[in-house]
Amino acid sequence: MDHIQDVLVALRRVIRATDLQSKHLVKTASLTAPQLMVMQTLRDRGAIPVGALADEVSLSQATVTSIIDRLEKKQYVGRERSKQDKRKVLAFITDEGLDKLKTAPTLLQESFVRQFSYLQEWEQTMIISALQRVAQMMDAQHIDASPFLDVGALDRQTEQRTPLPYDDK
Amino acid sequence: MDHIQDVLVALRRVIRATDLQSKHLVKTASLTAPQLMVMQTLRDRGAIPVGALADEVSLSQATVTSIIDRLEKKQYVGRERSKQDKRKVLAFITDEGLDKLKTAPTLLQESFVRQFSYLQEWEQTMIISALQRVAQMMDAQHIDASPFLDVGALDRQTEQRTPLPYDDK
DNA sequence: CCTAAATATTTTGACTAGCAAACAATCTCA
DNA sequence: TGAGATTGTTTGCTAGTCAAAATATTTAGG
Repeated sequence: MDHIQDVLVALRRVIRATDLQSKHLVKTASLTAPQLMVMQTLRDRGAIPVGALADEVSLSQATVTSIIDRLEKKQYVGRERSKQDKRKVLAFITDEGLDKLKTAPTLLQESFVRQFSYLQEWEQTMIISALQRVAQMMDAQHIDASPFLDVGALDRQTEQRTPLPYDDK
Repeated sequence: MDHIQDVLVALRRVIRATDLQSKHLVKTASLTAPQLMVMQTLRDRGAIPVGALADEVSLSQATVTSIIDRLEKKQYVGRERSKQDKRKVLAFITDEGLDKLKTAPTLLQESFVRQFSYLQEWEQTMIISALQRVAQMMDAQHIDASPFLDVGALDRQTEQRTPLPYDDK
């Protein structure tokens, strides 16, 4: 009957688990969740300006600046002023950073991925479509709460990556 | 074929959405995610000692102390030394806190809940069981990573609430 | 060409979250 | 009664987070 309660409880458990996971990450890899996010983004997008990076990870520019500060100190990322537009600072991931990404975060997903791969094909498909449905509804929720009119909102509900490197012109 | 990628992407989207949601919470309700967690726990469990509370929310005692400090300043929770064992400090939620809980966090889930309720019965069931499956696998992951042998681990994989009030003897 | 507005980043200031270690109060049990 | 265990708070440190101010650069008008 009261499916709503069930779905909220399940969701809370998922959130809780990711929370603990992120805590575990800090301990084992000495990387925080936002630091990891930034590094992954830089790996996928190449050298991009701090502002674009901030948009990607949904943090303020100031916050990203401070995260980059720390990652730079650890040599996992670097900074370079754009030659085309000297206001821009391009952030990029270093070889050390790539190395780190290869080891650290995989560990975390390992067990989950393994268990998932043991599931039947139909179960995998079911879970994926359910998760996508949930994500979509949660995205929409976020858009609902948005203070301004956002015409492109509906388009964005489906996953849309832009794997092209940032065009620094 | 590569369902693993799909499930990780979907999961990341869900996590991302909850992240944005939590940020939205801070802005609209001036409550942070951990503060909300603490208040919800106190609502569900009644007056419990700080240590028990810390266990529930998986934070250190010291951290919970500081969160309670802030919530107490806002009058959302209170403290009371246990009469039975004067080492213990019982935290409880105030009427103001209950009020706050009634308004603030519901708003956030509103849109999601509404959309969910529009789904077909079978879809709801499917989503719930998928989410439970995922939560279970993620819990197990956490248990895998646990540094010590934990005999009770398997029992705990199914949701088990203890709605009984804390027995302060 | 020069200046005002727009753009991009960093700095500053002020919180919150987190934890470990030290400390204080209280309880337990021999 | 007194030593060790339990429970909470305090202290000291790191990180995340943002808004607002400061800085540097580019662009658009005149």
